[in-house]
Amino acid sequence: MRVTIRDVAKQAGVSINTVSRVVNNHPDTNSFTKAKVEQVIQAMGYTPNHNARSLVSRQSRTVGLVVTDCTNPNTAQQIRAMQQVLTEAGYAAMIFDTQEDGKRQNTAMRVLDEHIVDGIILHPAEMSDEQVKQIAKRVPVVLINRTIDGFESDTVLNDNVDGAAMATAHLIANGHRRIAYLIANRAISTVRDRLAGYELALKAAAIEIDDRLVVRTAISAEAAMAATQQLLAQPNPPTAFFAYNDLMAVGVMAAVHEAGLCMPKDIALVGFDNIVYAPYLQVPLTTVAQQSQEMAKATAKLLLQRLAGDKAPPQHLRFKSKLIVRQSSGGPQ
Amino acid sequence: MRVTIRDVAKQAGVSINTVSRVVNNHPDTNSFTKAKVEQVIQAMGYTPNHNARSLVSRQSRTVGLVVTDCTNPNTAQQIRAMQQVLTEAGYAAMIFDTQEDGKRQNTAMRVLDEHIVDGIILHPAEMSDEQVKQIAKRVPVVLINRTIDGFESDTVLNDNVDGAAMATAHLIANGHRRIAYLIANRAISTVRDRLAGYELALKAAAIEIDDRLVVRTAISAEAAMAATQQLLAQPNPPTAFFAYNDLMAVGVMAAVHEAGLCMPKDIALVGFDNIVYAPYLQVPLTTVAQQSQEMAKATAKLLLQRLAGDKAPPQHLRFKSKLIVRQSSGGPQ
DNA sequence: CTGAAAGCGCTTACAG
DNA sequence: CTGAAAGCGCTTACAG
Repeated sequence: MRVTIRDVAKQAGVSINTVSRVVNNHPDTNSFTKAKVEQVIQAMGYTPNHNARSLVSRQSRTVGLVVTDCTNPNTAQQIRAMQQVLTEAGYAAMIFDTQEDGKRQNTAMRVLDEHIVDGIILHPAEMSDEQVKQIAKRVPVVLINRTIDGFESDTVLNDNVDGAAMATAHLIANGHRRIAYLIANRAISTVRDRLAGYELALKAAAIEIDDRLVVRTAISAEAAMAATQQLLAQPNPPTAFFAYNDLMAVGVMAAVHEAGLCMPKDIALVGFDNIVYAPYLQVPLTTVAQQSQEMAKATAKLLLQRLAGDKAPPQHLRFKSKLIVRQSSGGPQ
Repeated sequence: MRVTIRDVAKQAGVSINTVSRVVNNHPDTNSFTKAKVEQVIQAMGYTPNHNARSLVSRQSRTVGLVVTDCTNPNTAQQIRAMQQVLTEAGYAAMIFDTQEDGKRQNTAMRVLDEHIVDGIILHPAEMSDEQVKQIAKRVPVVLINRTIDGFESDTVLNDNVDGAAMATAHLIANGHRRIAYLIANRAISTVRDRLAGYELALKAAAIEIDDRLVVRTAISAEAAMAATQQLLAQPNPPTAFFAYNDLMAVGVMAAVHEAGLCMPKDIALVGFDNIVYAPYLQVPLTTVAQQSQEMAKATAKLLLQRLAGDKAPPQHLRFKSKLIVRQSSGGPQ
């Protein structure tokens, strides 16, 4: 059996109230009593039962972390950063990986609600439904990386429009006019934002947008590879590729190589994310870096602020993208 | 305010006992009563308070996941797999990333203990101390990927000795006799096991072990790169490198390239992990694959077995490694 | 500065 | 098949 507050109280010859006060560092406690109680706690190896605590204090000191894909290097970094900030503030993190599946996300949200978490950080799945909004009525939800249509809440985002525009403008500056864009599901706000940036840059250069160059694939190297092969087989193939993220860029690179083409001479490429492996790929990858860790820390802090009672209107934090030029795009001009 | 079991009982005109029975699917409930209660639960949006439940049932239905580095692709995959198995069984997962830091691990274990988790899956940090053993007395702990000296518990491991021996033997078969091994801290059981495999293969080929070729570095591409540069600058440099993991192999590859040497012609290389980027690196990487996901699933299932009351002696599951030959090692012979 | 009492929202025997 | 009562381990007013 676990040692309870009652056991400690009996052993120390005080009431459970006093033990509770010592454990919770209440100011009004006789220092002698306090020392005695602390010594007994040590000796008996007492640790407070969090469930009992939560039940009465109505604070679980637990936060939900719901992400679409923890195997994405950026997401993994964010998980680490968020967990660290939360732990330092005395909160534990419950993790759910939805794999972009709305049903899994619903399960995650329901379980978190049942566990009476104090708040939720959500990296929303492709298809997020009403359920998120329902739960957000009871518990603070901060969105990271993506927004959800028709759901007004705190958000922490990368400036995807700007990032994609920079990448596209860079390819244009390097002489490209037929720039393919490999994207994911448009239901994802990030996809729409980056697409907007891509189109913005093309328009600014007076290049007509060719819808056949914008191809949706799954978020994997294999899918991007297949899509690239199809695009290269066209009569008037693109001379440059922009990939929704670095994982997909890797697939483009493989397809270009397999087609016997040279990168960046024949085909240029820009990715998005700046994963740790980007400089070490077959051709060092030009890509758009996000301030993933800073975003994650800001997200955790924003949630903590809400948990501390901040009732201000929803905040929308936005972090700058940065173009990292390497070989795959043909370098700087 | 949240809807409580009392609210539902009042609304449905039954006692809270009956509501509890319906929620928990007790067999002895009148089907008419059950339907009525279920309808009220639906209408009021009632979800049971997990903390209250845990307090009396003495089961939190929560499990701790403590890992050293969630940004490692293999670990990320394992987290996903474990979370999925646990969620399907009705358990939530609390995550902690220790960054190889024993202090962070202690914090994690303490917090998990306070949260009265039902069990813990631990990927132990370099330096694990007594605290783990203390907590393991109260709650089932399953170790994944590594063991802890002097701590007898359930373990799920890759066959690292065999994997490292295969990799080394492969390099020997390709004609190499001076094979450098870049390792991490020997306090990690995995490091010791792989080192044993490396030495085993050398002995089997009657190659004398040269301690100067075994170099410890941090687990990062940069550190491995620096170590490689030093080794290559020696009078009688190695002709092949074996890296503790793929991230470090990436650093070796970069150093070899920067030195103006050709891989695999001048220098051969084998990594460990088979990360998703391995085939797409500058030189497609020969590496040792672990059955990471299968290990993760087995770990979660083993813990669930313990939570179901299995009191059998500690189990030790071991999964086979597999050598994946690509270009960096010079291909198959 | 400290203790007795109530109660958080449930489940678990125990009656009936 | 259903309800009244006790109690899980705490914290929170309320006295003193």
